[in-house]
Amino acid sequence: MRRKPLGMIVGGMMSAMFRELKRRTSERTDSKLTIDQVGLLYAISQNDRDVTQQDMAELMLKDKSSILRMIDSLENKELVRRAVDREDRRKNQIFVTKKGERTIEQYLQIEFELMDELLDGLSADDLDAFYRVVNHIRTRAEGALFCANS
Amino acid sequence: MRRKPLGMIVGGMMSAMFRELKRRTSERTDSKLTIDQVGLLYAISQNDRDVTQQDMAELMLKDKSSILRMIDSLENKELVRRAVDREDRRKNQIFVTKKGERTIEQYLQIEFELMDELLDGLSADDLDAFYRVVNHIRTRAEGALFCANS
DNA sequence: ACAATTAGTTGTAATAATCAACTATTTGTA
DNA sequence: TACAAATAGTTGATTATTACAACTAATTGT
Repeated sequence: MRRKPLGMIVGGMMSAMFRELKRRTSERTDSKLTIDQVGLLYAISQNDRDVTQQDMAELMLKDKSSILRMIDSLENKELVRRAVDREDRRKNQIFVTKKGERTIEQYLQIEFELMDELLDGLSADDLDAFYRVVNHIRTRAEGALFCANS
Repeated sequence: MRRKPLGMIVGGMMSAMFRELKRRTSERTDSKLTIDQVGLLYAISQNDRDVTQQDMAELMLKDKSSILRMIDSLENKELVRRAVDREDRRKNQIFVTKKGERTIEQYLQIEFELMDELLDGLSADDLDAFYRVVNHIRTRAEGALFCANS
């Protein structure tokens, strides 16, 4: 009996999860954002310091032009604003607007609600182990990436 | 301190993992397949009975026309073949060719290798818990989906 | 002062996904 | 049996996402 590939096991879980999340958010919010757009918005708002597009490109593992267009889209929806960095005029600082913050809250509420349902019935020990493994895999995968690029 | 959304935690792990997987497969294989195409190929080969495009659409949570085009692509690369079902001529049965099987093996080898690296250092207990949680989440997410559609 | 680097922008092309409309076939039922 | 409904697959059109390359403007290093 051969073991199943990790990517497919976890991938299946993610598909099912994201599909349900997408269904709920499209039902219960007006602003139509993709999962990635919400992720970007959230990442901008959570960061300790003012972020640039380049920062976000590295964080989200995407090309800078992809991020640029995502931010175009978010700015059109008035969820973020760009402002030229005073100290380095090549850079744009990205700010989340009040409307953007409200939007994040709306999405987070839906996501936490779903999360509660999905995790219900699991022991605290299992959950701890789960997060440990997730972090371990992510760190290793990014480490492999780092080595490859350097 | 607010907890982080599950989708973003696991999503980050998946991005890092898939990015590294993509890098390795594009380096070490000639046939350029996406992760999803490999997943489809694998799903066809692993299924107990002969599968139809509709089956795969349900399994992969995609539109049937998406699957159709993925299979077009796989058939062009001579990795699968279609044949009309003798008992229900509306259906196509999808078969994996020998070349397709060799291709799956090639990808699986890369994936298992990466998997070993990523999971190295984790205890068996943590891994068991991890798989338990993954299955739990997937089952619940699909259940939510099922209820919503019925 | 000038080359190299960096951040952002734009154009373009490739890919992927979905929706709706359509054909062919099968199933259910009046 | 005949005909409506459902099913599987196909096609066309549209949309979104992504990446790559070429470009501008600003900054850094020598």
